[in-house]
Amino acid sequence: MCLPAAGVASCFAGMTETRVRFAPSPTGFFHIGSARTALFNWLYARHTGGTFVLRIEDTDQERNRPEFLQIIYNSMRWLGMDWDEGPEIGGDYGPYFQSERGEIYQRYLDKLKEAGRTYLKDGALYFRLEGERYTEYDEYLKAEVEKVKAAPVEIDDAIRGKVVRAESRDFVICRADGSPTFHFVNVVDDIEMKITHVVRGEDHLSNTSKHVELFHAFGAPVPQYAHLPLILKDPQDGKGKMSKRDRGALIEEYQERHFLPAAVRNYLALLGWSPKDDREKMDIGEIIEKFELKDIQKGAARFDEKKMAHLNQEYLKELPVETYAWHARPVLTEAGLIAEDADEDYLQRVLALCQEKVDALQNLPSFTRYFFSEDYPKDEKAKAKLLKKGAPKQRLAEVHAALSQLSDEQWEDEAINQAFMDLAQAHGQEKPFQWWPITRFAVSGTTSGPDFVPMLTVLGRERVLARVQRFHDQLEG
RNA sequence: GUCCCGUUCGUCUAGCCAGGCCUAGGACACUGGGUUUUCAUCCCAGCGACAGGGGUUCGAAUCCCCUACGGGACGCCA
Repeated sequence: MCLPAAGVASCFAGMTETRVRFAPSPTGFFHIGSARTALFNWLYARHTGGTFVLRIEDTDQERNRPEFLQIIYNSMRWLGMDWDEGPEIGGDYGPYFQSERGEIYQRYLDKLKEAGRTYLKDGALYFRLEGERYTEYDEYLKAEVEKVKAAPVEIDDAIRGKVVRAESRDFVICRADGSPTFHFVNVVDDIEMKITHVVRGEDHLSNTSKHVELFHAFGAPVPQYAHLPLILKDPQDGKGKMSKRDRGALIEEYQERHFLPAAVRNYLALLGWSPKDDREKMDIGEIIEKFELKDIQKGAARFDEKKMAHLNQEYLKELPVETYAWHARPVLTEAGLIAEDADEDYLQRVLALCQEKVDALQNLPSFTRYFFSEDYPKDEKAKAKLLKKGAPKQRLAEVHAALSQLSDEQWEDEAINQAFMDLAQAHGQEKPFQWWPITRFAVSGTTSGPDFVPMLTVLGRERVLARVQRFHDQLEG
């Protein structure tokens, strides 16, 4: 694929194909920030027709947990982000676990050693910067530290333009236990895996000068960088960037709450990026087509769960009822409202009525309970209000009498509606509004819900008459 | 403390690079109305921002400088 927006130059044979990577470390749950970073990498790869690599940065033996790996895979797949190279897929630049790339790192370490760019101190191997050395008391480290006047490096960032920054201290590339550190393996892998664009969070921007130093030391081309604005936590949760401990920070949570992955993905794409034309709800093809690194926002963003919920609702509303039912079935089963093999026809008739009224799948059980069970809650407040006026018991008796006239075969919207109209006219009323609310309450336990007459139709004659009768019998007078 | 990045409605953003079309547009949220019962639906309306100061210019949200504020990094974490 070569979209016009990608530019003619990048389409020439021989030009390097775009290769991006998402490189999580399995040290915690998969949170919003990681998902957004993964998504932007994935979008850019798909936009350019390039390759999306998944690489697992598991060099920290202490904190890595295998169960977190599954969460990463699971969350990425849920959001529809497939990787072209990486775990469970393979590829020409493996292995894709840093813990399995020891030999490669050793080779690169040797290069640095031969070039005289390393030295041992306290058992750890340091990378030596080039420049004049001096010693200074460091306010942050609270100690005398050796510093280096290294030449500033220029970082070419697709979002921020040129960023100039100088490193001032040598840094560890190999721990005393022999294991290589993040800065080192990150650069080596990006070189080895021929990564052309590094798209990551802005928290890495200050690290980037270290990385550029390493690329230079290896004589390797520096990738194009794009540092994404951070996602800040809700002020209620404190200050700073959102972390996995914050409310609503975990992708898993939205999965459990039955959000549609396409909606979550759409919202995430809009956090820090916009297509510039006021469009928000877009299918993935449109997002891929319009996605450009240069259109990414510079300033940090705040995660707005309400807006995501709204997008989710929009997605939900326009699903064909068959698809909606496919999503709804497990939710209702989980809530114990329907059996695994529940009748599809009745389910779809119920959902056709409720789909446009319910804001989220997780609220479907409470909204539809009375369609599936006789054990549904009664809204006491609404009940008290209803009973205050009119003659509820009498109204119910009238409704029961009127509806009883209809046979099972006649139990359809039109006939039911006509029965109510006749009832109203018999009492000199133009509309049957005196009978509707109390009947609605009798059959559903609430004064709100889907359209009234169709609701009765779907509930069925037997249920409706029984419930009206039962409520009637409970009333005094 | 040092260095780096940022700053348009409460929130996400358009406009900024190529200054006038901006009495700053959209969306979420909120408020108020309406939708032949109800409603978590739908429609309409309202509320509401260029961080502050200086400069350049006929003209600045847009260019430059300073200040303030916010964020990040400074680990033998990634």
